Amino acid sequence: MVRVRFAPSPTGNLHIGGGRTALFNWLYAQAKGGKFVLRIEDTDQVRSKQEFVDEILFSLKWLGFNWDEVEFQSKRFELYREQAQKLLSSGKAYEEKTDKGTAIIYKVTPQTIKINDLIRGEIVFDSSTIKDQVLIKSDGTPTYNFACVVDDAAMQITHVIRGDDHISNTPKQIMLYQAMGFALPEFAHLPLIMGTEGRLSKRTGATAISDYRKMGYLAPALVNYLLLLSWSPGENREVIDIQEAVKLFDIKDVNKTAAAFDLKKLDWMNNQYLKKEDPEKLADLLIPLLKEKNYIQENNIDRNYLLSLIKLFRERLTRLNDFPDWADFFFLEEIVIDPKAQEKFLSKDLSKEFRLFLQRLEALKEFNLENIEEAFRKLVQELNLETKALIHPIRVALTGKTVGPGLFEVIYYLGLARTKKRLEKFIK
RNA sequence: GUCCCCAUCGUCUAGCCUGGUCUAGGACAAGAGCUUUUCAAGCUCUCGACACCGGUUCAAAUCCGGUUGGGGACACCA
Repeated sequence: MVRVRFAPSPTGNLHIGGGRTALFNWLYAQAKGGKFVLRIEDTDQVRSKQEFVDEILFSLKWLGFNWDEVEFQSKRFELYREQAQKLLSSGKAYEEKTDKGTAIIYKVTPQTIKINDLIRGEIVFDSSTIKDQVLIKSDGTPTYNFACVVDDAAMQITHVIRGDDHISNTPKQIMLYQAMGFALPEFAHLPLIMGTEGRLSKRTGATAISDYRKMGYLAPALVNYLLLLSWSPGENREVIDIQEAVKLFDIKDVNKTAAAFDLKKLDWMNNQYLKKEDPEKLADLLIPLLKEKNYIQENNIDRNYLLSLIKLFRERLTRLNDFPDWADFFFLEEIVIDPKAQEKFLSKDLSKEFRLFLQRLEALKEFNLENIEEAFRKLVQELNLETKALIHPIRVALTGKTVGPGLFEVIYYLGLARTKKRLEKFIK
């Protein structure tokens, strides 16, 4: 039975790198029909915070990585001390007294340590480059490398899948497995994620997973993007359902090269998911955002109307949060008109044209898309105008913007009353 | 400084293991155009890479060595 673990430390939020590590562990467990175990590494009592635990768990759930078991290292101190005592009794470790207390330290013996990495193949280390390792600090708490080994063994972890930055920890841990007589798990070191300009920075992706949620990215889109960073389903496929990926995934196919996090491509990916996502689901996600802006109120949500608007904008949205910004004129009584747009399209007096257009709209037997368009086209022809000479000013008058959905859809969903009110503002 | 990892378009990658089908394929970005109802959508096209040197071989992006470059680790942090 395959058992993998994701072992975050609650000294900060779950960020992109952690999310990606969680993804590959989860994916491997799914692909092998194994268990995905969560271990909260909260041995640092000072820096570990409950709010970070909550945030990490929330983000993992949001990404869709449900765990089968969860353990907290802070509840296992007894186990670490026992194991350290054993190493002490067998002479493999020694004590060192400082003014703060007594530490237990593992004595490194001369040897060659080989890692058989599932992704990179064999990596060889000489123990002479490794210092004696502190197991239990003088304050009585375990060090990372020690607690990690004791737990991975106790929790019967079969595959340790983690970031590249742990490669140099692995020989230290292997020595400890051997010293305690534990069976070695398999190791796989994932390449690191870099920023576009070198290191992964706040700007380029070190931000918390929850920030991406707040920015309006869809979880499946983010997961899909992360998946593509160092793995490919082949056949030039990029947009891939996670369940499909589970079927195709093989840890051996993971790249060895560090990948740069590219927000532009994430944006593109998000749009791919946005446009195929069920409008009902988008409505559920959008309603809180619209409430926040006071665009809609709890008691009078016209869901069907909202659904129509979502369909109107869905194709061109990059992030969910674009919707409240781009569609604001459907919710605001008093729209905000972009000064530049007004200057460009409404500085000329179009009273006559607007008045005539309104008359035609009011005379319509039925206020529907087809009739609106027909009325408009006829009028333009009669006035001997270019379509765009009238369409752009009307769009700006109705929406305040130069870009947006097709004008006839805008008029139709705005309704005659609001269309009239907004056009009349520009009739002298 | 020491140890370790990595190396295909600006970016993510396919190809590499099992050399020839690769004058290296796709995607994002960028640029040009079309769509004359805008673009933030769609379509078309263009630009653009095997880091370098040497070796093996009839043949190297692919195998080997070195150089250079990038990254990571060297805590009583995790």
